[in-house]
Amino acid sequence: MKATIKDIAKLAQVSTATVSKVVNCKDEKISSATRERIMGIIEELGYVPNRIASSMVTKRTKTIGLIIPDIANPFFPEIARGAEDLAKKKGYTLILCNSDNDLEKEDTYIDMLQEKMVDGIIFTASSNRSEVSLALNKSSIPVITVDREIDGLKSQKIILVNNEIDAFNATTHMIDCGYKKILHISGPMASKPAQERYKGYLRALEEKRMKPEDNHLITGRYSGEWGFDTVQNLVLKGIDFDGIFCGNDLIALGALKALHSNNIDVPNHVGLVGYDDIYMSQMVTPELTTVKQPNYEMGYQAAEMLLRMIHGEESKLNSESLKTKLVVRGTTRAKN
Amino acid sequence: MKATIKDIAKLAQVSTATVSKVVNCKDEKISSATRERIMGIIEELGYVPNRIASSMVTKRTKTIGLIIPDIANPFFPEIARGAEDLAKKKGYTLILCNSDNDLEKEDTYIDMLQEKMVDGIIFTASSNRSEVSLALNKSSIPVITVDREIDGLKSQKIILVNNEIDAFNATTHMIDCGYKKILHISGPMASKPAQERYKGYLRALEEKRMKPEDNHLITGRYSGEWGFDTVQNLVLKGIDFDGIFCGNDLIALGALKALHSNNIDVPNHVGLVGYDDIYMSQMVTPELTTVKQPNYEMGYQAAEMLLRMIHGEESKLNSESLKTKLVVRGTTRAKN
DNA sequence: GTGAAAGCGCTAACAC
DNA sequence: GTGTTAGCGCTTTCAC
Repeated sequence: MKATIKDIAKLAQVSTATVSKVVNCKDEKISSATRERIMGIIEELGYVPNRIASSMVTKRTKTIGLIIPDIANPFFPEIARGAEDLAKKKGYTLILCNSDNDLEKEDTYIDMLQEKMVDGIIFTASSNRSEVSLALNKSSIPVITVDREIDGLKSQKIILVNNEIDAFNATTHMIDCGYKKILHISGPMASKPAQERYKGYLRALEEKRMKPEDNHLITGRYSGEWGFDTVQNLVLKGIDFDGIFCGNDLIALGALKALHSNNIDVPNHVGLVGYDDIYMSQMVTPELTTVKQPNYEMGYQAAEMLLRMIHGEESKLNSESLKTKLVVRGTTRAKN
Repeated sequence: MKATIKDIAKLAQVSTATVSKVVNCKDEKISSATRERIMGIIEELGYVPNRIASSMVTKRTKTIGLIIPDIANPFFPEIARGAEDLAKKKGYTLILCNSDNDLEKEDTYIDMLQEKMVDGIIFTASSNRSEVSLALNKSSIPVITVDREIDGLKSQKIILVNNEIDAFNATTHMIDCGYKKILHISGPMASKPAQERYKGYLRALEEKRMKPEDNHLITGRYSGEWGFDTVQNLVLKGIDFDGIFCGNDLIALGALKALHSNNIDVPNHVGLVGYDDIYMSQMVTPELTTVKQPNYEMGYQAAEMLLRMIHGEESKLNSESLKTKLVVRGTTRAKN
């Protein structure tokens, strides 16, 4: 049988109140004699306080929920790691939820998290979520959304990167490198980031007075296979292009593989730019030119903002925009 | 103010016991009239049961802890995903902990998890952990270790793969392909898996009556940079080799990059075999020959075993060994 | 400095 | 079928 605060109290010949105080370091007014006696007994019995019980009375679980589409997708582990690091630092614990971009799963998780009385939620919502689970809106549980916002969600703060500008810069870079026929292979267009990247891409072409190719936009999934298959297809059909701006690195890596297997020279014949700067983008030859998303920071800051909300520290900002940057590596040729 | 079971009871003119029964679907003996009345009110008020409170009395939190070195390392997300999937399926929730292979952090997490009364822990322990946190051993909390075992930990079950045999097979394959001077670039040798892989590698050489090269074993970290730097060094020093068996895919991918950047033909001049079969191993050219670890299954099965332990279903097995297989792809040449 | 006591929201006997 | 009641282990106010 596990020791409880009562056992400690009895053995130390004090009240549970006193034990509680020393356990929680609210022991300014406890004589060091009793403090030490209590500590000794705690040590001896291997007493572990039951935070569930204390949560009952404090209404705080020191737990936050993280809902992401899929931890196995290389985009998310860094976000999770950032969030977990900050959480741990502050004595919080993080519950991991994989939603697969599935509205129903998201709702299930939101319920579970609320039932477990998490103090807040970090949410990278499904791309196709338009309206919010009513449950989430009724409860006034603090929510931070990362990378995309949810229409109609109150008590929401947002961590964003400026996808439009980044895509604009990336595309402009490609044009400056002399690529003339640049396609955009994207993930699903339902998500805001995807839409904004596309907008930035178009604006770059426009400002350079370049007309987009016919069928310049190819939308699918955020996976390597999708990038590979798409480019294989393009080559097979004899479509003429000399540059690809990809919706993310996975797509770009798949594209690179297809280009290689067709003996198309990257970057001389075709230029390639990805998005995210996942770890692997430096592990291929040539290394991938890409837009670096500060994923770890996004997670870390999201958690930081969330804890501020939880502690009721009002900040004026309802959103925070993090800096990305274009990392020029080997899949685009030198500017001429 | 959030609704409680009392509010529901009052409005429905029943006792809290009755409400509790319908909330928990133990409502065989509740008339459908009252059931529906209660359900209606629950709906109306948006009542969310407080699992913290119920945990107090049931002694079950329906939460499990997952301690891994680092979710940002591509080896672990799949394990986490597998574990989370099973957990979710059974109505459990998963707390993510990144230990960085740091004993102190591991201990902190173990404490936190115990305080939060998790029902069990899935543990991929630090490679250099020799003795167990006493806390963990005193408490009789169920623990599953994945991929490595912890000496002296009671109430432990293990999910393993047979590293020795896999490494043996991989190395034998390389020899059969005609590679003569095969080096082994490994991670830190402190961990059991690393030791066993090395053993398997040696045994393969031995059975083929091949003497290991001088300095055939190079140990470092499980990272792409380490693989890259090591091979760069090898080439720089003019070391003669025609095959590398790598401790994991990250190392192999780094090695591949170094080989490419030195214009060394893979697989014709040098053969390369990795370990793990991470997603990226198929996204490079040529695709990586590697030992496929069933990571997702490891996580899934670990969670499954853990829940069985939690529910007191005794199984005779104290460990489960999962099947791996050698996936022959492009970084080893055809057998002659 | 320390203790008594109320109560957090729920479940599970057992009574009716 | 439904209600009564006694806690689960802890924190906190207020009294001493």
